[in-house]
Amino acid sequence: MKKEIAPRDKVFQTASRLFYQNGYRAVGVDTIAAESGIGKMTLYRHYPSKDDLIVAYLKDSDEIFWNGFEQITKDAPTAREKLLAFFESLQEYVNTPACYGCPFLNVATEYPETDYPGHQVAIEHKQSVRARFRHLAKEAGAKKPDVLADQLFLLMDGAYMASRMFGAKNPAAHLAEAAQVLIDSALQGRRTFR
Amino acid sequence: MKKEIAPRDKVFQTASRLFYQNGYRAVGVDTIAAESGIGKMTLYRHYPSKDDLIVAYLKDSDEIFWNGFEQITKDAPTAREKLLAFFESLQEYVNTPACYGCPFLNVATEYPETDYPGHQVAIEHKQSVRARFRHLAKEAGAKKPDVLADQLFLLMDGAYMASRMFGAKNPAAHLAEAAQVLIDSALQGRRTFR
DNA sequence: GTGTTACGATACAGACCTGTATCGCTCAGG
DNA sequence: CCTGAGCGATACAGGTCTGTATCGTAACAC
Repeated sequence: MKKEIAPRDKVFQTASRLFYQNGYRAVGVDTIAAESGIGKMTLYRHYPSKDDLIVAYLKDSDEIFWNGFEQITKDAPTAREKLLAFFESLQEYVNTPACYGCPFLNVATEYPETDYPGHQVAIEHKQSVRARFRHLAKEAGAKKPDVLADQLFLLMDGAYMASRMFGAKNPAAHLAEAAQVLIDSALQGRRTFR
Repeated sequence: MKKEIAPRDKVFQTASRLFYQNGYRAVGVDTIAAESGIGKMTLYRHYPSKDDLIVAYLKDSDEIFWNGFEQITKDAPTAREKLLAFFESLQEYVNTPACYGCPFLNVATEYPETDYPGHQVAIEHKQSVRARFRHLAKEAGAKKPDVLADQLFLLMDGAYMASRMFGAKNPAAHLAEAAQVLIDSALQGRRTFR
């Protein structure tokens, strides 16, 4: 049983935590190396630049997001209930001390230029989420699935930002209820059979 | 007729623009001085530190926000219509190239420590908006005004972030419609007489 | 005229940033 | 045993950051 973590992974884990909690620009490479107990040159051997490390973190966050999404929605029988399950889970998460907002919103705020590599990854991620919402909205039988998807999208990002602004006790306590209102309003009179 | 702008104001205007567009950490004091055509020492005479300049910008943004809010809502006869008018106006704004998100969300993202002066101002501003929403929700006759206010609050911040993430063409195109659904759902069966 | 004040320009101090170069150690494979 | 790769530690280069110090000048009060 191997208890020890490879230097590359240690660097990555430390960088992920620091980026998420303190921000991308605020965290320096020296801090990451020192905090992870790894030499600076070892860090640069695995990640040729800080931007590479940021992009790696974002791609990992994307994967974690979708794994979580699948896990949370897989037992819901209908598209409507999948969406509800996601927003219930998100509400729970953003009211947790472990939440520091959304890595993708954070990177887009700190690096506003849309051609910055990290911002690119963020846009792709958010577009995927939007597309998934659209798909589920359509499957649920929404009258205007694109509209519903975008409305839910705004709600989601608003909840993430409430967490970063206020911490664990934030206005996102009624997120799921809001999502339900929007969903059921968009489904009015044409909820699918199952 | 005095056409020339005082150095203090020139610095402030330049700093405001750069902070809003490029972010707080990304913009240096030297850049502000150079871009405004003002000497660095003149800048530091009026604003003893960069943080003071940031706080000044945020307080000004707060004032501008509330002036706009008053202007936009003053002709609406009912609380419900005041809220709708605000979200219609916000939707219009966030789909404009002049929008770079929300100065308060941006500062809270870049400086996550809640005791940072700029973050403090941001929290106060957002709490005021929340309180205003609550007041209007109550006046409109919402069953649970606190819940409605927070739901609208999430929608608002989601729209701001959509703008910063995607630029002028963003998912906030249906913001006002979402607000209306939430409002009318919360008012169901008990809309006030006027 | 004379002193004072605000200003622009520039140089500077000290800290921090990203990224590189160097040295010495450890440990695995042959 | 020996060699070489991976690693930690450290020093360094070159740039940028905030904030200060200095100097010359232009406008203005008296």
